[in-house]
Amino acid sequence: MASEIGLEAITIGTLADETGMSKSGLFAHFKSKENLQIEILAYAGSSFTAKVVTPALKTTAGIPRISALVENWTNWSGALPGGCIFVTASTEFSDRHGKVRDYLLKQQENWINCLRRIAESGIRTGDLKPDIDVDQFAYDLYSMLLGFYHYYKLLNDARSDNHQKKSFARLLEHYSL
Amino acid sequence: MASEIGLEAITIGTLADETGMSKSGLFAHFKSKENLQIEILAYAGSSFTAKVVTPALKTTAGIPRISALVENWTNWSGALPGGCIFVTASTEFSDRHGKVRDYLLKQQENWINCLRRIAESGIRTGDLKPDIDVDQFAYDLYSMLLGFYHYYKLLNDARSDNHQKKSFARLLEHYSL
DNA sequence: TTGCAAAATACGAACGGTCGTGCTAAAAAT
DNA sequence: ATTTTTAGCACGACCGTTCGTATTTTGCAA
Repeated sequence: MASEIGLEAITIGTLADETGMSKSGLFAHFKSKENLQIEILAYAGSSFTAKVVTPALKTTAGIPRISALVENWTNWSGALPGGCIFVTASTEFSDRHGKVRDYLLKQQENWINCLRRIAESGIRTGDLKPDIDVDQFAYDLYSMLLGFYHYYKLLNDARSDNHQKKSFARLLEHYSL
Repeated sequence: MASEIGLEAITIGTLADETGMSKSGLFAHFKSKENLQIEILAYAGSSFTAKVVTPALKTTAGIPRISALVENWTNWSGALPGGCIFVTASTEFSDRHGKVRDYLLKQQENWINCLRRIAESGIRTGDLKPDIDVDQFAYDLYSMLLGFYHYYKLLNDARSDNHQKKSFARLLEHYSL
């Protein structure tokens, strides 16, 4: 629900109906809507780690791992009915204040750190050039994913997959040895 | 307001207060909230054309025009208090149905068409390689902007500008002669 | 230029709903 | 027997929308 309509548009009433509980009964588990939103993000975060990050870390470091990460991410963003909840929440909370935004921001920083570390391991294996800027690599890789997501989700463009592959090839062409 | 909190989060009541009008008085101008949202998008669209597209088309075709478009876009996305309303609305309405989504989708297609035509004119001037895929170019350029926007808005990363410049250089390196 | 009907614009009040969030008590689990 | 979980009910606030009605502006005939 959160991925489809956003974290703010979720209401405790409809969520209670959906689960077959009473409004106050469900509400008792999360003392506030803010806590509910944070726990949704936390749940999505562990799911993201399990489906995207961990499997990638099990493949051999370097380009295979990077490719796995990209593929896992695109699969992840297509798995939830409403797409990637973190992209939705990011635009939704970029101009708000509070605990939800803080939590989301920490998750995003973790994700970018993950991208950076994978780039570093790629340098160590010799797949990537030794003098590249890993921050720039993370930036470019994430941009590529966000662009794909935009095309895929809103525009529903059938050529998104093809575009994404070419974009990824151009990225590797620049960063790999 | 729409760029900050989203098109759905806008309420006629607060909007009326903000303008000093009565709720029903303001409502009479837009027979429904849906119409209000569409007219907000239409207003933003003409502003976008005036500030981003038209000035770029006045510069010489080719790489100067592409650079101008990129710079205008980044300026545009930083001008509104809540950033680019089209990015916000895109994620907000990607999983909804109705007239607002349809209108937004048409605007996005216009924008991508604009990117494509600018690529084509770049080929004609000889700035870009003659055999490039203009759709791919539009995809890559838009991805770059979306990535920049994400870093800039949510993460508020001071290095966004620098990253963006390098990313743009890599793009031109690949597409230009 | 004036007079006047028609249209546009604005308002206050109210409608049925839904929102998040408290209470209290019953039911269930430990 | 005590803690946890759930339900019922109510609250004040706000939601989009409608209605009836003043006020202002406009278009046109005299």
